[in-house]
Amino acid sequence: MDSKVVSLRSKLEIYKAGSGGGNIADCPVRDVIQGISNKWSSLLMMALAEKPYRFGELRRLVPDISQRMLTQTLHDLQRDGYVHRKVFPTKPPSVEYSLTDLGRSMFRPLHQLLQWAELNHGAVRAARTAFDAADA
Amino acid sequence: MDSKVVSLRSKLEIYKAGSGGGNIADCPVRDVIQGISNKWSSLLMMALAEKPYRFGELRRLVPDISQRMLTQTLHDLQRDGYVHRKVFPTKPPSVEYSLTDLGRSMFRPLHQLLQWAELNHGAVRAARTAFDAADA
DNA sequence: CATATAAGTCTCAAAAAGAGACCAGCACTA
DNA sequence: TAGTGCTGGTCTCTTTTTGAGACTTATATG
Repeated sequence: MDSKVVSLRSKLEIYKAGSGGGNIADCPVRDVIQGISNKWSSLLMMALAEKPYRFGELRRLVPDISQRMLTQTLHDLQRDGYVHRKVFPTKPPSVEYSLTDLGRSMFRPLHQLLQWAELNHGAVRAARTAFDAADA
Repeated sequence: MDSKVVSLRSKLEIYKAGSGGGNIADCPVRDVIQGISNKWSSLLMMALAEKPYRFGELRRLVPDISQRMLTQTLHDLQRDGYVHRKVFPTKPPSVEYSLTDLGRSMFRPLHQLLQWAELNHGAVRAARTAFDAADA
């Protein structure tokens, strides 16, 4: 029990700020987490964990993402090494997005969280309803 | 292998839209995930998983969060049932925030993801560097 | 020639986040 | 008794992020 607290504390220190200059970018956990805690990242990771998709397929799969946000989120996921972008020299050229090994590795814990969300959706909604009723 | 694909596909359908009207709020996973994929949520969950904290303590623990965002993130976490807010009638009154059972339950998978982030920070940074070098 | 499809980019409006002043109530101090 | 600091906030303003939707380039099809 105590060891757990200690381990969490040490992680918090790491999370809080870099050991040296206190620069935000130097904090490992925040640096990584902020890249995937966007509105669309986990959704696109989920889609690509199923199978590779083309740009237009993703757009149709997730109708309420704007094209701009789809482009940008895929770009960011690619930059962080989770997604591979492959261009097929067809006419017109098509682009296929797929998870990299790093992406699949990251998706494992992410998937746990998504499963938790699915299982506990009811509890969260109930908490919200209770909270909103309380301040009325 | 195949069964995994099928299970992911079904989850994606759930994630994508509610079964009925296609309303975003009806999608269980997105509804829950969006509540915790904010800039500060995972950081505050991490802090409170260690031990309960008072408002001012959290502010000092996370110096680069604005007071406004601290208030709002704690409020949202409380509304979703992850955090309990207890007011002590001291002078001046102090407020203690702690995780609820639901919050501790959610923190388990979240913690897995945070650990992944800590372990793989180097790989992500390397991917970013490589990506940025490629388009130069 | 008009239209469609691919994967985007560009512009502008709306929403969210951040900075920092301000607030009320009380204790301590000069 | 006025000043200062502590508590946990709110209010306003500015900057950043997100969203909606028109526009692009190149090719194929009717």
